[in-house]
Amino acid sequence: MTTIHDVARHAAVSVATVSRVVNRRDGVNTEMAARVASSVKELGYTPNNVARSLRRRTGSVWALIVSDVASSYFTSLVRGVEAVARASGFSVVVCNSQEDVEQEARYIEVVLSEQMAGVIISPAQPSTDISRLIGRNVPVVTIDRKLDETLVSAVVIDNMVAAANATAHLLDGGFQRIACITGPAHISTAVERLDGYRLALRQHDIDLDASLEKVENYREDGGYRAVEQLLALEDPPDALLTGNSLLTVGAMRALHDRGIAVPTQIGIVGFDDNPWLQVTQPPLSAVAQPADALGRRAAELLLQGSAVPASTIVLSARLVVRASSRR
Amino acid sequence: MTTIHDVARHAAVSVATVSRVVNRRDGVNTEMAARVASSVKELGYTPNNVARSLRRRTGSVWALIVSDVASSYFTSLVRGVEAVARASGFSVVVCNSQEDVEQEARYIEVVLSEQMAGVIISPAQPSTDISRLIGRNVPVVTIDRKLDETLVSAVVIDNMVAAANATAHLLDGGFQRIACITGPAHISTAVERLDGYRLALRQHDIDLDASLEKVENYREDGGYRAVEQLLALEDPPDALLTGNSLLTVGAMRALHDRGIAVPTQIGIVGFDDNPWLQVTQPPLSAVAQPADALGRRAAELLLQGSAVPASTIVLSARLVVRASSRR
DNA sequence: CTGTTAGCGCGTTCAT
DNA sequence: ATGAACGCGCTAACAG
Repeated sequence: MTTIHDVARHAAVSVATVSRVVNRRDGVNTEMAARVASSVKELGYTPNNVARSLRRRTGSVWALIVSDVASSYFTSLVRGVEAVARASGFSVVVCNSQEDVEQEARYIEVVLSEQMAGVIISPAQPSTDISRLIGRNVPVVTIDRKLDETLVSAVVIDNMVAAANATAHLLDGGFQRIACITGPAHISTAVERLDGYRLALRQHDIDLDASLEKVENYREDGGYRAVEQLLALEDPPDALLTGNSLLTVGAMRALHDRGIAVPTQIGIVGFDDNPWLQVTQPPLSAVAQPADALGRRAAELLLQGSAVPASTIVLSARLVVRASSRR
Repeated sequence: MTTIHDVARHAAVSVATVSRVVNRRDGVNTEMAARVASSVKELGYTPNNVARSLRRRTGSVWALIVSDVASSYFTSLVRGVEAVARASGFSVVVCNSQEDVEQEARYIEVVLSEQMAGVIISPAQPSTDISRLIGRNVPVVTIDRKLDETLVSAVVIDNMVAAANATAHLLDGGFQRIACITGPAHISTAVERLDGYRLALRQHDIDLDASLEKVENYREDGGYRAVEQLLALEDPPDALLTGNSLLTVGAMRALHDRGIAVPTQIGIVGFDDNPWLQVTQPPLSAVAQPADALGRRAAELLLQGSAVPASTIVLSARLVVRASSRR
């Protein structure tokens, strides 16, 4: 491994000068800089980021800690973060918490002990403890889900409006009795989507019916179970709003298993757009989140760091109407 | 940040002793060790991994560099890798190359300059250059796709057998004219799957027909385009074998757009199982890869490092039969 | 404008 | 069994 000393010797200058050139600090004689640059190239020198991080007391990689990685939403998100990270000289690594707070806590420790330069996190729980990051002045931005908004910046979508729009769309299309299947009450997206659903019903002068509100986990089995229960109701729903794509899969499976036709017997709109929604029968309507933009904005907030007070950016989602919600 | 010096002072010992205790080296007086341990706990000391990496010349995090993150296959893969990593004191971070060699190369540089302890990589191309990793003695294992097998260990599935089985299954079910849509010729999985397809045809005494073999990119548009062309054939196929799930989505879209019924007019089996395959109409048959096991085995190989010569582990996949391939 | 030098926090000789 | 001291590769403060 070639070090800064090798370069200094080769170019017959001091290590300080090499450091200045490598870090593009001005105040270095032009021809000397050129000499150093050519030595760097000739020896194939790359700064050792570990030594650099130790000295600077902060590194150049960002952690993107997310709870679920298996959706096209996530791919775009990473892309967005990476674009602005790279433009500012940072690298991005992804940490998969799998909705598990302990796993998440372990990654936060890794961030700390590896002296990473920043964290974009989609918190698994409201109990997610980022105080150690804050305490060590590691910039943090939450994405998709909020934490304490006075403490940490966030980039989210307007879940309430999105859910209300989706619900209104179903009502306008002639569906009358709409159920909402959403995630656990401790996840902000889940409660906001439920709130949006309720709002739309009220605006249409429809009484709320608690039996149509299903709070489940954000997984496939939750969607399946919810539909089982909804169909067993005396007065079952004629449309469904599902809170994420795994819930949608579960719900659809339950409908198929019972031979219920979509959208004739029951309409459906889900959260999260995915390519495969187009190849179900019928194609499924969905709330599409601007994942790339979410990633970009989060990265931009991260760059600002503590230079600016914590702020929350709200983006809006787009309803993609397909056959599943049209009678 | 509390350092090893703080602990040493607090426990009234030297930093060397603290280091020994923290790293569980024997030869330390029992009561002294206890004193150090309690100081560590009381001060909440965590070793600074950056300083440690600098000194040891190698770190404790593994990079998992993958080309496509948006499938349930990938989630299980990470889980498998993480399980064995954690048991051995390593952390895992994911780097998304998005099938782009340049992005991949950048991440390899990050691995180097961050002195990461190992790399599990699904190479974007055969041209992927891991020589710098090898040269610096960073353990590498490829996963899903092979590189030079004499140089680097690999964990793959038996793509040829899997494709042959899937093809045979279609033939046994009464389909006669089967097309194969697969990925670019430079990706090992793509050619092996094509080979398996050919093998099965030969074993059934069916002549190969080049017009039924579609080499596309591994994306949705590739699948769509391939089906367009296949259907325009004078003698179109009555079944499809698709090389990954994005190709499957594209193919299904093209079939829907033309109103072709599955499986009555055309049968289909794809690679990569996903939850949503159950909610298409009809549910789609697929080759399910043992992703968790792949991850585990790769991690185990990584642990062995250069202690053992490069070896290739081949796992077999399971065909999940659903309605799309049954007449 | 350039060079010398002191650490960043840790693991590891080498004495004791 | 324990501690003092050196250096991993780098940046930054200070001198010249």
